[in-house]
Amino acid sequence: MEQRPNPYAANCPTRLVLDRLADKWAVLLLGLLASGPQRFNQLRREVEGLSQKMLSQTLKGLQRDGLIERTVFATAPITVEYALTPLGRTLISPIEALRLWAESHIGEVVAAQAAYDDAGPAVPVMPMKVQNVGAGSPAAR
Amino acid sequence: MEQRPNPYAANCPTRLVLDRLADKWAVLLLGLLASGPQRFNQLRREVEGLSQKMLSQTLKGLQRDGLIERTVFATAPITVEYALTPLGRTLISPIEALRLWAESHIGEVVAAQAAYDDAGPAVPVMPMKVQNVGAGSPAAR
DNA sequence: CGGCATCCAGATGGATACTG
DNA sequence: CAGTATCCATCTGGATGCCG
Repeated sequence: MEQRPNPYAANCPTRLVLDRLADKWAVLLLGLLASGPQRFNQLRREVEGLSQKMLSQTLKGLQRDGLIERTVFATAPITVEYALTPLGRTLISPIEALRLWAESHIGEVVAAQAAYDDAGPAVPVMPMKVQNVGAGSPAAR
Repeated sequence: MEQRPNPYAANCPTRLVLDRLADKWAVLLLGLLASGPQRFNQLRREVEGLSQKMLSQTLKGLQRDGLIERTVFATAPITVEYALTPLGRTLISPIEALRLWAESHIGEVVAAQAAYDDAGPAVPVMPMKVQNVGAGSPAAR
């Protein structure tokens, strides 16, 4: 069997967890819940661009992973609260680190993107007249 | 204008960076490059399940963000090396933190998933006979 | 070796409507 | 309020083939 000592194998547990965290909504929601329990539509309003479907789906996934907890209150119009579990709370530290990095380096990233996009479109050195020579497919189709 | 003080707005720069990091291949590649420069097909072989297309695409994205650097060597069969930039190197710390979390808590996550999947299918407390009562739409659709 | 272009199946996710 | 379900457009990403 191709047992490799490398942690980048598909079967590596780290990969599995990383895949889950590779979900922008999940990370954002965990960050929000770090400051206290929140209700469904409360979260929905807070995270701009998050559809009801994705919210529901993401919350279910996080709950399945044991990172958040769902509590139902039998109030008049039913109330549901989502909160971090003890396990989920251990994740806020790494996530905060990520957010801090993003906040302090966003400028450099944007600058790099601008430089890349500027040099990208045209040929870097010696443009030469690139007329529409080459694969001249007239009837573009 | 609906200017909100909340960092969860779509226009928030943090969101933009988080979105980029919300890419499992990107995180894995950064982790690999943390231990030194690597060549294209070398990375391809190391990350199981990563197709050529995604590798190329992800590397280009990381390069655009100024996190990695692409160097071409005019050797016989051309050689290309990818390495972290100084900016990229500042990211390995938060990423390592994430990986450490994953490695130390994977067990709890898997256990939570198993518990969830076990309790999910059936009704948790007091199953009661849930015959096919309810919205009985005979001619389904 | 290190890519890019094309094709296309399947996953993603928004909009909408309806339930408890 | 807190969802679930369906429809459907779009995007993702793998497979393949070709080029420098």
